[in-house]
Amino acid sequence: MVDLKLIREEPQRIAEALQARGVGVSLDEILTLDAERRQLLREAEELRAFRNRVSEEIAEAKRQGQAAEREVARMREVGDRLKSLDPEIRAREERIDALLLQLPNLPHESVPRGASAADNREIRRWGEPRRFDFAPKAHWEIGEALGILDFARGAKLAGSRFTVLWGVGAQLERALITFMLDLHIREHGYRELWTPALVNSASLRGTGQLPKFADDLFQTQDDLWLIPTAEVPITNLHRDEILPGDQLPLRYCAYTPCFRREAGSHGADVRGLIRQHQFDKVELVKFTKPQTSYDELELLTTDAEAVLQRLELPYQVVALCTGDLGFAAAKTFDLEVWMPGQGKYREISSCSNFEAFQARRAQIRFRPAAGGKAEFVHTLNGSGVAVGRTMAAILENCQQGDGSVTIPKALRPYLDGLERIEPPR
RNA sequence: GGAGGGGUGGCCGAGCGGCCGAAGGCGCCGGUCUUGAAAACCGGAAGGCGAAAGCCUCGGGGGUUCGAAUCCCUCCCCCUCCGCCA
Repeated sequence: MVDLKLIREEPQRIAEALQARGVGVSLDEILTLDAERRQLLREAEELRAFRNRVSEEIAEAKRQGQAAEREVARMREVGDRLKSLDPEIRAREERIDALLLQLPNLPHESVPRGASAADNREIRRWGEPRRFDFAPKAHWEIGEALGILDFARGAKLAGSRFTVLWGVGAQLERALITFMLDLHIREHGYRELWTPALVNSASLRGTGQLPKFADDLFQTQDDLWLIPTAEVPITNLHRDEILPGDQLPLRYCAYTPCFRREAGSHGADVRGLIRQHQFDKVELVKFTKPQTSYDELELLTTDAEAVLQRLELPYQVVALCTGDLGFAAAKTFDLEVWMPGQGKYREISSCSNFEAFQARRAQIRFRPAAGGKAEFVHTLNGSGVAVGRTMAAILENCQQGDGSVTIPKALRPYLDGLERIEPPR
């Protein structure tokens, strides 16, 4: 949520920042409602102060056994006036809130300006895409030939964009999850969590998925929603809390399944593991002080990169431009892994600093160690990394001419030393 | 799912409709004492909005009342017993 005070004080600057994201919004309605609300609020508060004072006098009179009929009658009028004022104020508050919840975050000044993904800026590359002496296949062909990916039965059980993993495929999924968790827990200083995969709407509002993106989510008949990412339960852990400043930064890591409706992406990535309704992900989340959040974003990104480096998968890091930025993010680095079957880099992790946007929605604050006023924390998160897409990248990057796939060395301890997945004879 | 009991400050816990933003205890901070610490004693501090006056906050929302932590309705959460269950 964008700070209402900021909109009130610098509407021009905010409007321009939103313009850079390609969001053509007018702040006029918010500003008008805000002025009205503050005017009404003042009147109501003065009436309340008056009532509190006179009620005190009534109490005193009663104590002394005196009547106070005139005061009581007057206060009844004041009460009536307040009763008509309150809905007026509330109506404006609700409307302001609804409008604020629709506004995306303001981009950080370092974010490259641009209209679409074409304007994203490459930051660095790691690893050399392998040269093949045969035409590299797409991972779905490789996986089906190996008998480890079963899209047909996934469709039979649940529909398109669902997959069944068989044998070594299922083991590989499990190995990747454990490998990623171990790396972040043991070497990068994250604390492991296990969370609900169903959350309430307040949690989704806190991180920014609701109210605007309900269509992207699976909802149950019990007012609970399937999480689209572990970002939601982890960030909301500290919703409505004030954290001790000396505990920051907090670094959390969790594996969860993720569920996305993928409404509106019917044509894209219809085959393979890239775009599934259900997928596994290891997620990193940080709560930091405002002063250190951009340093922590750099660290978060390199923590995610470490996964790909250990697995020897070539990738590039890209800074998203203003037009490609997600709704809640102030700045985002995407990690894109090389996919030989498609001959391009594909997103496998997205590392973002949300600054106080989520903290303000979810009321997550910290109290500075020296004491004093509570401030909003900055929240960050990043995939560390998407498991299904990692499996796809391994299949494509490590495929051999004979149809087999070699297992990256870092993963072998998690697969009883298995070095290679062989096609069935 | 059925029956019952609860949600009050960092924690525990008291609270006749008005002097209750809230006793007391624990914990915390400062001080006295001590070589230092502990103990003891003294003192201090709830949160939010606001420049301030002031307003709001006793699980959430609504109602009754001149006035609600206290009465009523409703929702949420927790606990106990029964049923069901991995």
